[in-house]
Amino acid sequence: MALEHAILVSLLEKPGSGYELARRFERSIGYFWTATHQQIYRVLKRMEGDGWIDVREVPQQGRPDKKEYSVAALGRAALSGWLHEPIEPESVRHDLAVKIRGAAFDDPAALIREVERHHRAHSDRLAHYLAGEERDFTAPGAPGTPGDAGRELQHVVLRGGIAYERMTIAWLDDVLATLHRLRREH
Amino acid sequence: MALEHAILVSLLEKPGSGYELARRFERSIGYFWTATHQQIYRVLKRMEGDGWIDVREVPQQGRPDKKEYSVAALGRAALSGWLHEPIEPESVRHDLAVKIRGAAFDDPAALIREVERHHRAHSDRLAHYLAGEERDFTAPGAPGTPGDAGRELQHVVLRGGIAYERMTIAWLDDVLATLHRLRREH
DNA sequence: CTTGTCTATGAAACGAGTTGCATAGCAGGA
DNA sequence: TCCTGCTATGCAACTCGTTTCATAGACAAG
Repeated sequence: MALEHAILVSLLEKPGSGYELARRFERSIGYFWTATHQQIYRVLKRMEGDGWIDVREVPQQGRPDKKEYSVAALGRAALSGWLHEPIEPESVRHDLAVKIRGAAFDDPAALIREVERHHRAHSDRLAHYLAGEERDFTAPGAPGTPGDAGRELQHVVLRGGIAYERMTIAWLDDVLATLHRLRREH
Repeated sequence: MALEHAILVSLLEKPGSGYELARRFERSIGYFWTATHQQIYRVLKRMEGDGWIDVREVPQQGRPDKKEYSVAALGRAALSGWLHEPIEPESVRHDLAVKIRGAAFDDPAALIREVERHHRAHSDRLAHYLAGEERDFTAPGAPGTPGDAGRELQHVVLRGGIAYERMTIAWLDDVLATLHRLRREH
């Protein structure tokens, strides 16, 4: 399980409430890890019970109060321990690939619209990543300026997301060309 | 859930036992969908109960008997239905990306060995894919010869796997360069 | 004739993730 | 005033996936 570790990283980058974490998981952290608010609230409860994080009630105006979580010493230690453990290279899950192979037993041309939909979704995500890179990682100083480590590491992760989307879009072009070719050949 | 659909596709490509399916999920199907023999046996049971697949006891010599499954009409219909339903573009889960961002709060240089390990694993997988492509998709006839649709679709999925591994390896090179740079800057 | 390995199937328990539902404060507009 | 929508938190039920353990036939090596 890495959700608790993803939460620790996010809280170290900036303390926040369960609700705020859920929104981060729709954005930056969500580029490489997803979680619903249900999971997040449950795991926060457990982590609080284990002494990994501290809570602070924060009264707010114009909106309901919130509980702001921050990482405690035990949480930092847990994260450090996990960072030094080896993990297995991830196993992939591509519904779309299952569909493509399955299309051989149905109508391949019927998949074209679906693949185009995915193409648009990935193009949108790429545009979103590139906008984020432009916004957050266009150095105001000279090139080669040593920034802090966290910024560099966030950037290299974002570059991974960008590379992933570019690769996926190119592959979906390949898939579309293949489906069109198969349709021409009946 | 798409495990049942992945199994249907695999059984349509070639009928087989739970054990054989488990081995396929370590190879070709496993390139884009993973499953253990436990999951497979359980789902096969359910699919048999739902009338999606048929069983046939096959006595064997020199090894235990097996149950060979093949897709029934109901299963084919279920697959077809799923193929025509839209699916969401996959959400990603990259433990390694969590670790990289987490390394900002620990020792980034300690990650180098881990990243190198992943680099080797992905290089091995790429070599494996390329060998499979060479073996199965090097056309014995003239280039442009229209093969059957199933073969074409299997190939485009494999090309996706190859593109994914190449992209990942290039990104891990980027990550390693970043980690080394951070180490030089203390 | 015991031990190890490969084929082949399965039960049981647990942990992770999803879905649906519920509550509540506060704001703005019909 | 009521309805909608956003912030904010949570329970309960369920499904999916992982881990551990168990069984059993066949063969080969020692």
